[in-house]
Amino acid sequence: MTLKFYNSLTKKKEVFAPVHEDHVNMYVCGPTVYDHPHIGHAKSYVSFDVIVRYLRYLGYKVRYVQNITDVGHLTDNADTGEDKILKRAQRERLEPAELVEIYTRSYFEDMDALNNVRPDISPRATAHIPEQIELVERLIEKGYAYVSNGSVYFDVNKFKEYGKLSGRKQEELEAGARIEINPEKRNPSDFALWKKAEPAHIMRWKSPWGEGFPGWHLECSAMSMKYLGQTLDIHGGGLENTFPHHECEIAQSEAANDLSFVRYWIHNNMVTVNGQKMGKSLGNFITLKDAFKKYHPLTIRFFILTTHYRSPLDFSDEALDAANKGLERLHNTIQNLRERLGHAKEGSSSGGFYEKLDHYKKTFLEAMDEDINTPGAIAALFDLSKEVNTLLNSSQEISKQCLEDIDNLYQELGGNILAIIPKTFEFEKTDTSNILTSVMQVLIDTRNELRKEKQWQLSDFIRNKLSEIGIALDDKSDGTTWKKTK
RNA sequence: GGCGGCUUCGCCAAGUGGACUAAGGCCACGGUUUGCAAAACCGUUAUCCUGGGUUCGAAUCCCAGAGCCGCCUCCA
Repeated sequence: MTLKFYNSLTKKKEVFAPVHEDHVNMYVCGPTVYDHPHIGHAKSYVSFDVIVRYLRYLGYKVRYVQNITDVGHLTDNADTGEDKILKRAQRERLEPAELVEIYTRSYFEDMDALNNVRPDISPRATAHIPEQIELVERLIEKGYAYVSNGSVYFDVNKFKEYGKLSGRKQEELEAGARIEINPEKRNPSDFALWKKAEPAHIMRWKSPWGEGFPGWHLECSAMSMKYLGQTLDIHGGGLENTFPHHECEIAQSEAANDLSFVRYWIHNNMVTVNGQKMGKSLGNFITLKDAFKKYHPLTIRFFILTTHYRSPLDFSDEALDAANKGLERLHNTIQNLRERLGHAKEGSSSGGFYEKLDHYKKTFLEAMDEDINTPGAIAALFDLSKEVNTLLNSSQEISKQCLEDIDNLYQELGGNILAIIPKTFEFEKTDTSNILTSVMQVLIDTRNELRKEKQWQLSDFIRNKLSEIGIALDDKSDGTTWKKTK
């Protein structure tokens, strides 16, 4: 089995082979923390989370770096806009650093809820100003950048391969004519490495070219170099950042190091809302905090993973409801499995089932190997569940060992890799000494007495009332169980 | 205007030359199970936007057309 990734640079699926055999250096563009994260962030970071998890599952030692942009990201790409952080801070009457803190925490809070593993390093741009200045100096020395009126620009004409990622040609960019003419630049598509700070601009640092602040593209080059070296195994990010952001990163990094910057470029696709593009200007942004009020974070995670990371994802209530039911189906099987495990007997295991486990595991891993085909992997889990349900419903005796092995497989695939199966469900957390548990037992016993006497009206009344407060009863041949549904 | 992508069952979504008589989920219908439910199981539902072409063989490759979308402003 071989892991393959679609590489946006070569536009081909390629066998994955990192620079160092067992290690993977991975960089993913992080958020600009000027607002709460939205469902677009969720798709992006869940996708990369699964990639990290899968690489680790395969035995790679992954160093996962994801920056926090807290300076330099302007409101437009013509190097003439306002700094997003600064603009928002002024609006909210906060120190920029205060604003950054609020939204950085908000970001991690939501990512944690989605079950994303934290990056190993979350470097902030403002904490790496010296590294960025140093990189700019190197680019000037090597003739790739020039100083102009206190700002420094990258000279795109000097870097022959500019455009190799996005497929854009220099001349075409100029023909586009959407770039404002900036007299400081030699060429309209030159981009800012360092910007001179106007007097009112309070986010400013001393530099050899006067007081200013770094350009947005620069931080990723400087910080990835510092923590991951000059050639990264994987660089991830949103499709919309291919140009200009990633293109500029390549130019800066390769010009500075004379080395290939990234082996595998991985871009994830975007989220639409009810078929329409989600955009600040369209006012249809859905923050994760709002989405979580309606849907469990795991439902959103599962929903994201039912579509391939390179495909667009349309967010709608109908789609989320469908995903919710699908995930519930998967969870039901595992809940039943664990319940059974609670009172299973030791004994010789049902050997025949192991072949099936192997089969679905293989199918799952093969799907993951093909450029992280999570929909295919999930399909394998559903197929497995069908078999497990059949086994559980059969009158066949199942050994404790066998049940444990099935549970372990779910944990391995659905838990560790996809992270859509919780380690413990609500019902498992219920303390048996808990008063609720005792009361429930009384209710269940009473109801079963009524059922024996065929007092259906009363026993249904109990079941309906419990259902209303979020407790579901389940009458099985060997007794009645209950679980919370809310 | 430049660059790129998409069009597969009612809906969502895998599959990118031969095991496809097209995975999986949701919905619907029929059945099994159940006191009735719930859960679960079984079954039913597509020839892959249109038209050409390449090939022994195409959803998968090529050409033309139709429709939709993204990036080049904001935005992961």
